[in-house]
Amino acid sequence: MNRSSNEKKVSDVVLPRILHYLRVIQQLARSNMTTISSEELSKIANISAFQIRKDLANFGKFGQPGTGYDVSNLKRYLLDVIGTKEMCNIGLVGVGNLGSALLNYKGFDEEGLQFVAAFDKEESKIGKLCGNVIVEHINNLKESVQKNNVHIGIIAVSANNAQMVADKLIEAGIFSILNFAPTIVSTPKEITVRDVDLSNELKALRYFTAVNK
Amino acid sequence: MNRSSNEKKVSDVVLPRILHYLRVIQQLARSNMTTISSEELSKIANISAFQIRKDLANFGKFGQPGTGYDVSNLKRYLLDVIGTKEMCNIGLVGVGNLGSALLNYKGFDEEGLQFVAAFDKEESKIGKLCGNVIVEHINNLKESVQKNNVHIGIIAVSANNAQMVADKLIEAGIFSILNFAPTIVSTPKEITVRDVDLSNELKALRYFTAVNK
DNA sequence: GCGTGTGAAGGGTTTCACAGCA
DNA sequence: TGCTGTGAAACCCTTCACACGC
Repeated sequence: MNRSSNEKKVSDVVLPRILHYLRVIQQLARSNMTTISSEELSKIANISAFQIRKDLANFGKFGQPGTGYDVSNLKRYLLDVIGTKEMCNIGLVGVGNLGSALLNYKGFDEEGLQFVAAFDKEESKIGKLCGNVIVEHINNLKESVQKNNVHIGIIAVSANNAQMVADKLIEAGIFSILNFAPTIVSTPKEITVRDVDLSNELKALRYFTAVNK
Repeated sequence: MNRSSNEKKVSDVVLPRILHYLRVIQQLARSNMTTISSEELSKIANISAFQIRKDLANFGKFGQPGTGYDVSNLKRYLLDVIGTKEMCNIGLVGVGNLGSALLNYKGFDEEGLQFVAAFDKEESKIGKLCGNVIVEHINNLKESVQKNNVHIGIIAVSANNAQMVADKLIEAGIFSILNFAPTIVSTPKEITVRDVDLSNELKALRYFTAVNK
C-alpha cells in the first residue's frame, strides 16, 4: 500500500485528469489503437492538448515527437502512476442498493482494487453472496477487517448511521474512508475521509448548465 | 431552470465547497444552532477559515463581526446561490442497483431536485414503482422526456449501453447528462456531460492516503 | 513536416495581515 | 475583545510559443 518509488506527487487537481486519461486510453487499447497524439486525445477527453502534454510530461518523456504517444505504454505508465501494483483491499458497510452496486462493479481487479468484506446489520442479508464476498454482520467488523487486512472502508449506509459506522471502522484500525452517506462524519486528523455526495453531482450539473445558458 | 438574478458566477473550484458548507449548515440548522463563526465552521468542514470567509464574502456581507454567521440565513443564501428555487426534473435510465439507490435517495425535494421518470429495457422492471416514479420501457424515453419536461438525464446503465442511452437522451432533447457508466460518452459540443466514476473515487482515496504516508 | 517537451507569461486561487465594526 | 470583510502577497495552475527530435 505504499507508493513504491520516486514517483512525483500528483496534485488534487491533476489526479482526476490522470484517471480520465486512463479511461480514454483503456478504451483506445481495447479498440486496438496503437498510437495517439495529444491533439486527438484532446478531442476525446475534452481537455486541451497543452494540458495533456504538460500532465504527461510530468512523468517523463514517453511521447514520440512526430508520432504521438504509444497507447499500451501510456496505459501501463498511468496505471503505474496511480499505484495499481499492490492490491488494495476494500471493506464495505451497508449492503443496500448503493452497496450492492459497488460490490458488483466490474473492472476493479484490473486496477488493483478488490472487495474483501461487506457488512450489514440486517439479519436477512447476512451470509448472502454479493459480488465476490459474503455479507457479514456488522458486529464482526473489527475482527474481519483485521483478518482480511482491509485498507479502505466504504460507508454506504444512511446518513443516520454514518457516524457510528465511521467510528467502528476507525476502531478497527482503518485510516481511509470513502463516505457515500450525505452527511459530514467527524474523525481524528490522521484519518482520511473522502466524501462522495451523489446529489451534489446533480446540483453541480444543474448549476453549470444553467449558468452557461 | 435559468439562474434568476444577478448572482455572481461560482467557479468550478468553489462550487464543491459551497455544497459542502451547505451540508454542514443544514446539519447545524437541524441541531438548532443559531450562529457560527468561520473558525468553528472551519473545524467541522475541514476548510480553512480564511477560505470560508472569502467564499462567503463573495455573495455579499451576511456575517456579523464579533458574532459570526446566522445559520438559517446562511442556509437560505446558499440554497439560493446554487439555484434551488425552480424545480429541476430528472429522468434516469437504468434501474439496476445504482439506479434504484438514486431513485430512493432522500432529501432531493428540499433541494429543488426531483425524479419525474425512470427507464429500463428489462420487461420485468417495467411498471414497477421505484422511489416516486413508475419505471417505463426505454422505447418510451423520447415521449416521456418531453411530456414530463425532463431537464437532466442520468445514465446508470452498463458501460456497453451508455453511448446508446446518451444518444437517446440527446435525441429526446436533453442537454445535461450525468453519466455513472465507467466509459467516455461522446456528445455534440452543446451537451453538458458530467462523469461520476465511483471507482475513480476509490483510486483517488488510495492515491492520496498512500502518498501522505 | 509533424508533434512532443518546456520555459515564460498569464490568470486564478489561496493565504495572510489587518482595518473596521459589533 | 471577537470576528468579519478585504486588499496585497504568495502560490499554483493553465496557456502559449517555440525549440528540438522523429
